[in-house]
Amino acid sequence: MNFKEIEKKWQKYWEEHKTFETKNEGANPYYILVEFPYPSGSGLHVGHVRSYTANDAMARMMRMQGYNVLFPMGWDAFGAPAEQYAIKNHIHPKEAVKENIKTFKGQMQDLGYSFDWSREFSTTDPEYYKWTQWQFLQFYKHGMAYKDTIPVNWCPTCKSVLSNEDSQGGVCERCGTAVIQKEKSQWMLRMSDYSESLLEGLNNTNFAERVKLGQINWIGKSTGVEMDVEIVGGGKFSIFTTCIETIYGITFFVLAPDGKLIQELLPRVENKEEVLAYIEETKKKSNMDRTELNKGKTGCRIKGLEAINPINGKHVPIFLGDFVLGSYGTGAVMAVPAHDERDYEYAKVHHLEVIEVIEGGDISTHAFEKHDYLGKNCKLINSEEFSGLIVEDAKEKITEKLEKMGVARRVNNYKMRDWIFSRQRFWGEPIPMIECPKCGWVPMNEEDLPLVLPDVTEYEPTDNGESPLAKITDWVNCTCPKCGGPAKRETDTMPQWAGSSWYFLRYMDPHNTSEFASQDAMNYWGKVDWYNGGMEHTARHLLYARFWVQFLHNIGLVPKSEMIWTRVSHGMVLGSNNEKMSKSKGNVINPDDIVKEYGADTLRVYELFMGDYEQDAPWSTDSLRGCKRFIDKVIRLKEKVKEGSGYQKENETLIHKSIKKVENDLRSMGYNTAVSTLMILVNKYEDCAHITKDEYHVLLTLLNPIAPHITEELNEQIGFKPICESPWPTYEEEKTIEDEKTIAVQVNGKVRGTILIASGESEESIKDKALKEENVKKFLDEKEIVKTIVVPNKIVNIVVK
RNA sequence: GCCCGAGUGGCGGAAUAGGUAGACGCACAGGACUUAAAAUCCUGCGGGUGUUAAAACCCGUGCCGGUUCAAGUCCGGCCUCGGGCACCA
Repeated sequence: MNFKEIEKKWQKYWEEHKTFETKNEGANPYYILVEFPYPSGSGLHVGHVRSYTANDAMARMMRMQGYNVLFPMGWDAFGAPAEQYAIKNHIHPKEAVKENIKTFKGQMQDLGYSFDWSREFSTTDPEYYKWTQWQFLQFYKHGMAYKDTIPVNWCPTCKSVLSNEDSQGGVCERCGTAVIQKEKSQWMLRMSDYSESLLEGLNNTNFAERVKLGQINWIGKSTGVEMDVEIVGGGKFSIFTTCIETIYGITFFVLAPDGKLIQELLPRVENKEEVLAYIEETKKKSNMDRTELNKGKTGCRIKGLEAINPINGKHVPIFLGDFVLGSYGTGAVMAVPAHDERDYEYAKVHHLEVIEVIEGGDISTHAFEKHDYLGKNCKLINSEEFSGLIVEDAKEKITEKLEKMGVARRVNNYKMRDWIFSRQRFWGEPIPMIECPKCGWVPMNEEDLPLVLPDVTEYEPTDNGESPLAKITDWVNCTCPKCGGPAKRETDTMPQWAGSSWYFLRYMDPHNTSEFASQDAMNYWGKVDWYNGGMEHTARHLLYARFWVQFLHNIGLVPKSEMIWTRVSHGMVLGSNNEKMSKSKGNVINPDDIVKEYGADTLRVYELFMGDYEQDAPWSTDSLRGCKRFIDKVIRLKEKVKEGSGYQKENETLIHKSIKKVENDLRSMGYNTAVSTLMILVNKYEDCAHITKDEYHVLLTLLNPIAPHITEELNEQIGFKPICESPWPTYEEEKTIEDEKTIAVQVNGKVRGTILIASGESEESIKDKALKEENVKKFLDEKEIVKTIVVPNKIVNIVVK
């Protein structure tokens, strides 16, 4: 049997019959989304094959079950690799992207995925990014987009802005030069305004618990107190703390060297040189370097300035320390070295006073043990009228007092910051903003969108880190939409996250030219019912997408505030050496080679069978061959098919059980056990003298979502209409139950024998049988039976003394 | 340092709600078929004691405790590996 011909035959059939094209109408809409890939130059990865096959199997089954399934695919094609390739080869990135998409799509089609290709698009299509730009304008018009000056990683040698990834260890990945922090004006999205709403929105989702946790940790809500601190001789600053009860233990304050506060105070600083030197030093460090533990507590005293502890008027010194970040909280902290490890370390280095205010909670006397005095009823000491209170009460009472004094308020603080939305790159959506010398920043007119990328051949960034677009003067120069005078375009582009933040909405209505998606389409599909992607995207991508949707919902453009219902993630396919696949390790498996040698169906079966879908699994070509043998067995079973309908008595229970199991497994990511269930069924059929057409047909139907080509072919050969046009088989619950079952009999928890029981047999009768079992009797001899536990259909346990 | 995930045979893994641990597959070994090989089929396959062969028994799900008639599964405390991170005050 030539699998290549069979695959082509059925792929052609599906295409010609538009089998998988979906309309926005009908009952039971169900939207299955699998993350669209970045079409890299190296083609489809076997990891893609795993998740696409899994979701394809679910989609195929659910169509047969009568759902109107939306199962789309597209391309997330903006990004750095295409740009690098363009710089090197002086061709427009869109050309390379076109080629890569062609390769990817061809590979997907060879694997027989039931994507609705009529809805395909790429984020790089002007018809698509027109709407990404349009949505950016909505952000701008609603005050959600603004410009701010932000430090970026900058390589002085390459004269280029670097990502955190490319500047690990504080050096440029390409040339090894020390990376510095350079101030740059960037477009920002006010994502922090949505902190609480993104947190609460999780209640309207069905995300896996670990996914929700990822979102919660990223948003990073903490509840505490913001307190004003006066400076001796005038002026003040604010700090944020979650441990206000330790206020009497403050022995110093620390300001962020990269914050605005120290700049304001600079004129009053006595040791300006030292302070400025430290600020400069900090600029050389990335946040990562600053935040790595045990890097040493660097910093210096800010001479000439002292702060006043508002609770007792005590004067305490102020320091500069890079462990305090200008971008989090107020950029200043109160330091209580007795009860905070980091403060303690800093105090030790700079020889500062330590005051214990929680009884038994002093870090310095406990050799750096992790200290958690909360909830342990520890009492306060050295805290004036609050001494003797337990921590919980003291927190409340001290907050009340400070509130009355008018120097503090209860606030929630969030780790999540605003979204830096500018990239100094060519290959991204141009930001549709114009800077006019008279009018300032002016949004483009919506009817002028899309603002397309120019056709040029040079993509190197400029010497001062501007986007390559900045060099293309006839693109940059334009007229101001407001006053009509000469003006210049924004030359930064959007991050890759932008296009992927709303693509799932576009699939609902991909060809709409008057809006990004119609309300009708969005209302029809409702939410993405099932969203599957890699674990690496469950924090940021998902958060950006939710933010984008919530914003569009708030301005009335999207019907629901959450448009994704379930989010699940899958494990990677590792090399056979259990390491991540990479060219340098030489452990890469190319799916094309496997399809060529073993066929698409075999690869599909193996990718689902290889292991727990949610965990990583190593590649094994031996195991793949086992799946090939399984397919061959299914083919050989056809010789056993005899005339006759219905299920034979000996197979009936197993068939009903198998339908139930496969159905459940394909809905709950039990792909590997779905395959093993079918293997068991095939083994059973092999033991039969012959099988009926119906028995063969039901096996082929159950296997079809996983191995669609060969099953359609065999099904046609025995005279049934195509599986893709047939209903999913049904099972009867009562027929899944075996008439007889072997259960274990334990004595004192150890299995001593087994007995055969009928379904629904009485407890008395089961107990009787158990006590009569020969081997069990041996263990009951001369013992007193304390009690007998009978769990119907499961086990008998006899407890003896 | 913090957060998340995972540790089960030679290997990938299974065990729905605490109930016969190792389904299914791979690898391996022995056998059948064959001139031979491949393919296919049959048998065995966690470790140990034991037996002519069985039977039977003991140990066993990273480690140490606990709960329970019963623990891979629940609880407490560790260890190791993988992934993520923004010292989050």
